[in-house]
Amino acid sequence: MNKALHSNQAHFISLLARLSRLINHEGHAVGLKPAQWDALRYLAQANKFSRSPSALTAYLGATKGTISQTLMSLEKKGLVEKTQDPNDKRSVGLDLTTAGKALAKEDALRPFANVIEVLPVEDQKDIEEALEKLLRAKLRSEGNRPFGICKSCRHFRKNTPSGEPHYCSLLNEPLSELGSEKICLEQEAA
Amino acid sequence: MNKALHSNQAHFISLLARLSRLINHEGHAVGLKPAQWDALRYLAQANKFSRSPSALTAYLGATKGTISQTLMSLEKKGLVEKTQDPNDKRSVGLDLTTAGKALAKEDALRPFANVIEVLPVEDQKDIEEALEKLLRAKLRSEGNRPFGICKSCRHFRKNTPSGEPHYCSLLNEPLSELGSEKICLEQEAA
DNA sequence: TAAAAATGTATCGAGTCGATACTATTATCG
DNA sequence: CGATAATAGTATCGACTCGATACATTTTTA
Repeated sequence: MNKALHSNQAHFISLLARLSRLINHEGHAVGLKPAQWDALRYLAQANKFSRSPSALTAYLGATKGTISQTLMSLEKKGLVEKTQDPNDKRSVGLDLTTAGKALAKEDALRPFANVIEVLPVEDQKDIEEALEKLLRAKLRSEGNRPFGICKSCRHFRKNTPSGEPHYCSLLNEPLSELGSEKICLEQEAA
Repeated sequence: MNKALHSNQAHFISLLARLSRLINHEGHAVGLKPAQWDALRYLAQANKFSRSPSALTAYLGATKGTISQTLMSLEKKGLVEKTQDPNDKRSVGLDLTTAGKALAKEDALRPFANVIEVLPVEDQKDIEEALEKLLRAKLRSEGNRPFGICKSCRHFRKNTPSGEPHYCSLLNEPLSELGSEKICLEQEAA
């Protein structure tokens, strides 16, 4: 039943598709491709535990093979460095180089974000909340990890006497003030 | 000045990018690629004057070459038919075949749209309005045509005695009731 | 300890996409 | 009127995406 699109849905789909296209199009700037920007952006925001090919794969919802290729091209451009994990010889750690960090700051999507800033502040808030709601609803419907910020995780322990100010009770690792602001693969709402 | 991203902007960009990625990902369903779905969707909604490669090029913001290829593959799949314009031998008209129309009804983005429907009706409205605002702001900032619906155009003349119920004063063409609901390249707000 | 699971890489084929060059046809304007 | 410019499309190149499949190495688990 209800096989046909009712008109509200058609309009909504149009909006989604056009918006996505505009965003994607913007991502072709400055010598990188949209998927490469996605990876760069993630690596700039993710904490140490989450900077691996497999975490990136989960975050971007792609396949391992695709991510492997994207990372290879970023490495060839001198934006990303790989390091072997000494504990697990299968695993690879990812870090942005200085050039990579610099480029991440000049995000290709900034022109798009700038468009918002000329709108009334109230609209800005509305739009941001709406996007957030939509994103979370979709992630939830697919059973995906939210990839939230460390600080807001149920495994986050504040002000521990472990050398570093905070602590992760899942990975049993100390956390710096800065690290606790980053995106984590393991994040679960508190 | 303000070369660095302030944190609100970074969060906003993250949202945009992730959302776009999810939408794009959804578009890989059922044997078509996202760009092919974009073309199919447009052709299903555009009026006769706007079903040409060049109009599609403007709508999707791509280059002529890319669109030409996308259309070739849709033609090869039996979803689109081309017809020579008798008045202008350079121009090509595009029509969905029966199969094309059927496929357009099963839009790849429906699962995404369905996610909305479980949200409170109020949220649905908020999200739709927010998306619309964002889209229009971006189109405006790039000086793009809005590609709105015929009926809401300043060239739309209602209830004319021209055989068909309505009329376009720009193209000097009669319009059917159904045609006046479609997307038009030439649309300008009334 | 053998089988299963996890982490990555390699490769294929279809497609995207910007760029450039090219062919026809139609408009413009001197 | 006729040269030149603008329009509408196609053809081709190179880098990249992306799903799929196959494969090689480690861990894990049973």
